[in-house]
Amino acid sequence: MCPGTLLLYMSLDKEIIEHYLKGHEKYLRHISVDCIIFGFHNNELKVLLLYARYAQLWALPGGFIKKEEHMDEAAKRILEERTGLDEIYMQQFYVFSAPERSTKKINSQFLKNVGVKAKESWMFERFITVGYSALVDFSKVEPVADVFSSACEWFNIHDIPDMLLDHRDILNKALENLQLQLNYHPVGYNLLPEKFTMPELQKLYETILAKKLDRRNFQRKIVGNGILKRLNETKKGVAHKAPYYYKFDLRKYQKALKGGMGFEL
Amino acid sequence: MCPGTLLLYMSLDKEIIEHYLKGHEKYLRHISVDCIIFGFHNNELKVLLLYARYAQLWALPGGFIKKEEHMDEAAKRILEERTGLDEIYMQQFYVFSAPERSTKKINSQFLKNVGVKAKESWMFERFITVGYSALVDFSKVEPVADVFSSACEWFNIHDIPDMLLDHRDILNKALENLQLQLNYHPVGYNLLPEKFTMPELQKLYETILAKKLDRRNFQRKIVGNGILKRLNETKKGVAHKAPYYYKFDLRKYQKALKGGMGFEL
DNA sequence: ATGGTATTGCGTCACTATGACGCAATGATA
DNA sequence: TATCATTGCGTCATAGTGACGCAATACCAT
Repeated sequence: MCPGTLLLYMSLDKEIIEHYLKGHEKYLRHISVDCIIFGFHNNELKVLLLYARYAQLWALPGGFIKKEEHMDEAAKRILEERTGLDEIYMQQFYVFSAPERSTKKINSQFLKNVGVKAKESWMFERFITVGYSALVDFSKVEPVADVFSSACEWFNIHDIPDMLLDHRDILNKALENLQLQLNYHPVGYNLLPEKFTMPELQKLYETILAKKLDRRNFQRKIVGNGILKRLNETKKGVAHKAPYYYKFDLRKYQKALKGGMGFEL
Repeated sequence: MCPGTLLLYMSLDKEIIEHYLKGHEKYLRHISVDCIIFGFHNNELKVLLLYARYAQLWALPGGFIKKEEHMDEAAKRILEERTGLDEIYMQQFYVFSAPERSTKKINSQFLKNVGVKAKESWMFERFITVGYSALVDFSKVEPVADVFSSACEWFNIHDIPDMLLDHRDILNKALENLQLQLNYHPVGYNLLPEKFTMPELQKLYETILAKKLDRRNFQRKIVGNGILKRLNETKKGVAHKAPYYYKFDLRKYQKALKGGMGFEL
């Protein structure tokens, strides 16, 4: 390891120790925010995870609420830091509050080594966490790890590794919530690029709902509610008949967001 | 005021002062729970409110989470204390977290008088509150005020008085949530007594959805999904044709709770 | 260039759910 | 016993849904 790297690590450690010892002066105690960031790529639903360095486990991007900050702002701040995106579609979906969810064993070895005792730090107290669900355009995200993490990567929703604490439960609940949303909200706008084909949109729905939909009925229903505009342009380079590109009709999309629309295919 | 009453008040004050000065040893800081307790009586949707003595405003029944208590347990505890009921149908529906929602002016006069300064008490710090929505059988509830309140009463949903802090917003959100629930969950079981007539059930739906439903279509839909059992008994003493009594078929009701059922009447 | 092949776009058909409304039956009250 | 508001059951037209048929398309192998 070269001296520069060592220095960087030392500086990171200092920041983290500071956070453990004095974070409660800046943030509210006992409350955290965890984000489930959904993306769609290669016809697969993905979530963005961090590799927690000390726990050596993958974890949800999360953080804390500043003493004078709205919780929604905190969630937005956390999410912007991880993705580089602004104006993200996100909303709280559930609060996780089991007293046993905050294990006190995490990070212990590292923190012992650098001299932080459990009793000295607010971070070892019990935490209640609020889950936020976000839908983002995969292609526009540039994953960035936070100080506690050594990696920030997308995972296929069907190939999730072991996760920190109850983060897997939180993820499951977020997915369940997303499935419910799909029943009465058009969801594609936030997850797809501007132009997309009908098979791509269908695949998105199938992945979220985890079931096959009839191609022809799906098309009928989607175009039927009028939130799409078909472009005079077909996808090039496909091995067979070229599908049309579509884009969302923003005006009608917003309207449908309020009104609601059912999906029981 | 007789000596006994005075003594009672003194003792209440003592309990409250203790809560203000030492409550943080027992409860989590910064987090509270507020309950919207819905009931149905005289064909009207009602909510149970407390009259906050010091603020001199009506407020939602609320409380705090013990240091080793699940938040759901806290909500259940609070609700049981106000209603006397056990096994209540309730669920969290939203978190209210605006930093400006915790006014520091409340209770100030009384607490100044008894010698509690704002800076000394955790109760004057910022609170994030989790809203819980509960559906109860009006006829089984015996409202009980808590130590901070001088009254505990039902209010018609269309006749709500001025309320503490952002409690009116919380109530509105709870109602909105209840309306959404109604779209895919049968809700009547928790709000109605065991036996009820079809017009009563319809009135419940109409009150929650705040719109008129067609009597005949409503009946067709409700009996159609099979969660009701018609009894061989009609309501007595009505001025015209006597409607049948119904009760819920618990088995199918539970099933419908999971499966879901749409309502767009 | 040409037929094969997988996929797309559009259409049909039967069934169910829904909204609007008609009408006879009921049962306390006048 | 007549009245009358209300209940229980039914009809009808329409829209939405699930299942499936078929010709058009565009690339690819030959």
